Amino acid sequence: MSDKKKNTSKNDLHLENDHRITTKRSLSTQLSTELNKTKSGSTSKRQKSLLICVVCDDGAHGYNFDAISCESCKAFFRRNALQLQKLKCRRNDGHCDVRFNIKKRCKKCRLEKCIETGLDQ
Amino acid sequence: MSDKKKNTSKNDLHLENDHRITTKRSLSTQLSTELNKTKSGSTSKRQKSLLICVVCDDGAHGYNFDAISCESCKAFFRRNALQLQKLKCRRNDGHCDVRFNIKKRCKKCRLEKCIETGLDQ
DNA sequence: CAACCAGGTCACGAGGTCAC
DNA sequence: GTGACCTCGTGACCTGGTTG
Repeated sequence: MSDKKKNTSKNDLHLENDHRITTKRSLSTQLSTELNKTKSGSTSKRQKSLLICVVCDDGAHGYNFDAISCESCKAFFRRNALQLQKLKCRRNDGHCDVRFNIKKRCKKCRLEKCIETGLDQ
Repeated sequence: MSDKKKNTSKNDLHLENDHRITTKRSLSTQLSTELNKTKSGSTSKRQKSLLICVVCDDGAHGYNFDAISCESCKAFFRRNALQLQKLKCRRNDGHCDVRFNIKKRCKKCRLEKCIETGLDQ
């Protein structure tokens, strides 16, 4: 079977080793979990941006393309996933900073970071 | 239902190394699985997934629409059973792989497989 | 009354849209 | 081109009727 399903347990989740949770309902679980710890469990509605985008460190609210990523990296990856060959890094020879607070992010380096960090179409 | 479901586990999440759970609710599942192993080894409640879905080879827990099928194929068939005419296979001319571990399953081919394997509304 | 299954529910995430 | 927002299909879980 897949790995899917099942579940049913209400126990801990320790994802160690690179576990990835790619699942639907599990996320909230995760989040709520954390919320519960700190707050008292309110888990508002949307705003569960307690997650950090693996690509740019911005806030994320779940998985996109199999990795915890923000809306902008999701959209970026969606548009550019197949363009790697066509892109060129014109500044730092492939070592540009692509974090969210950087003004003009190098497309080539951003895409490479996406791929490295596991985004997968 | 708010967040429906459950899972609810309120415990930690440690995402470290590379595990990947590629599923939806899998998280907890996985965990539980492991828990069960170590703990009492039982398959808790549902978990009678010793059966294999005739459509996608995923774990199944019984008959749905007259065939042994998983939750997802059951839901898929429920929604699409009458849509065969409207669907088109855009990739492999009607020969797409529709097993559970395939990322984007072709609806047309999945529905045809459902019908071929005997799902019947 | 326990097990089974059809159908309902709804969080999640992929893709679309559009103001900028 | 970018990124915030929206829409909708998917699938895990729930509910309720039926059957033994």
